[in-house]
Amino acid sequence: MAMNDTPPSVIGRTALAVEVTDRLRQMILEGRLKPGEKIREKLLTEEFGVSRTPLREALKVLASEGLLELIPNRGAIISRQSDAEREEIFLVLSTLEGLAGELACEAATDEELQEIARLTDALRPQFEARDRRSYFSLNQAIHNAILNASHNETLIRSHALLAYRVQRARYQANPTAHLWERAVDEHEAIARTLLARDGARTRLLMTAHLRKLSSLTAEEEAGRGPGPGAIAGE
Amino acid sequence: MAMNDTPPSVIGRTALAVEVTDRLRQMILEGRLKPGEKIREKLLTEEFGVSRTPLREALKVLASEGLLELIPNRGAIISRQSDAEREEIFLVLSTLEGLAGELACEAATDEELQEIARLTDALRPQFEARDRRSYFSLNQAIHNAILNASHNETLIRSHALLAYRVQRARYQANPTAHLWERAVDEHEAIARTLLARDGARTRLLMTAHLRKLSSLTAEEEAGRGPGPGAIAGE
DNA sequence: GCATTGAATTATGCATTCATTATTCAAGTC
DNA sequence: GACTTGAATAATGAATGCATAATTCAATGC
Repeated sequence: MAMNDTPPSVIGRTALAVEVTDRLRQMILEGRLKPGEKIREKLLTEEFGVSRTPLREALKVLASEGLLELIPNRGAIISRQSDAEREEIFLVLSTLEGLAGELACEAATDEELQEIARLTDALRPQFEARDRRSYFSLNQAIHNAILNASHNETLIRSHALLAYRVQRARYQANPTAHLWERAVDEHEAIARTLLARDGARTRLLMTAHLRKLSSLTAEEEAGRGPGPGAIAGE
Repeated sequence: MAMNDTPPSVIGRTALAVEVTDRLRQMILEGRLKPGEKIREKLLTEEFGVSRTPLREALKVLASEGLLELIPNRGAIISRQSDAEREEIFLVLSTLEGLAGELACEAATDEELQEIARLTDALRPQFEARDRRSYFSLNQAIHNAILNASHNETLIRSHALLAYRVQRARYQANPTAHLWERAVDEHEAIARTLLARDGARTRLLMTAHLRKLSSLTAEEEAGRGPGPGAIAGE
């Protein structure tokens, strides 16, 4: 009998289709492919140096993720999302993050909670320095850490799928200093309830924290790439 | 200039890859392809009468939905899910359905709420007749109606994606008569809070309603197809 | 007798080719 | 002059073919 069970990451080579999927997703998220833009398979195959087969497989996957739309016999266009759609997504995201907070209170290790607290402590200095780029990536790290601390893979994946689709909007949201600081306050409060393992309260705080962002994101379509734009203060 | 905007469902022919995706998904959900089973591309291409190209695109999509796993150079196997995974999924689903209930209280039309109430009224007779098949499909219709009444497409899609993965478990859950009746009670309570447009309470009831199911689903792996098995009383 | 090795077979990954549908653009008509 | 028609072009959809990796199974050695 063969010994089975996926060997622990022995495979060095990544499948070409997966590679293409990831690169394309990145291009969309970074705004190198703009919403509404039509995808020319030929151009991309040349840029990636692969044939149409893996590219088309990638397009199918990204379409099922909602990042682009496939129109029969007319190719793919990058999904352009309305304000209404963004609000929908934020509403679902806020609920999922609330659940993550609640679960983290039960499932997280002490070390994980400590790490979240540590990251949160670093947040206010970035706000005070008005360093949006650093703040944004630190903020994202905190949210991800809480998600991971839920120890619920399904939740983590569902969240990631939706988070993709509003990443640019989050990045470009432009809060006032006052709102930004309140976001920092909220993060500190969340860190405290997490440490206290107060699930119900953590859920409420996290849901509320994220729902506020929904009103901060503005229509930006047909934009000129990411640029040095504003950054969400969530 | 060409008049554009997708013509309202003029296209009669569905793309082959989409067709294959749907049929394969159905086969998995119905248990015709059992968890852990390896997929032979050749066999399926012969059964469907298509080439490997659209089939492989379908596999990529279903893998991204979590219905099967693609192992590089070793093909696809139907995802076998552990009790733990099922619990994860139910936890997320319960939260999403709770949100759907909450949103429905704000967004639903009176007609939609009436329809939900009407469906709910038909539930108890099915329980009393112990007609599991009818009960199950009616129950599913109610849940879908509430989801749709949320008028949040993102929520509806996210929910559907996860619901796929526990459909069989839901179908096969075998509640006691007592638990089954309590599920009916809960549904009636939910219908009432919906009609009253009491969002917060609807959310609580729906989340609780679904979380109970999590403990009802049992490991069944390597099963012998769907069979006339038990049906969830949610 | 059992494990190990390696050739033959089979399946998957990707590229290429063929068929079909959309798009473009020029010619003709009203 | 604007609209319609249709041929030429280009793009997408699907099938086939080729290269490579995995599996099988028999032969050999211990």
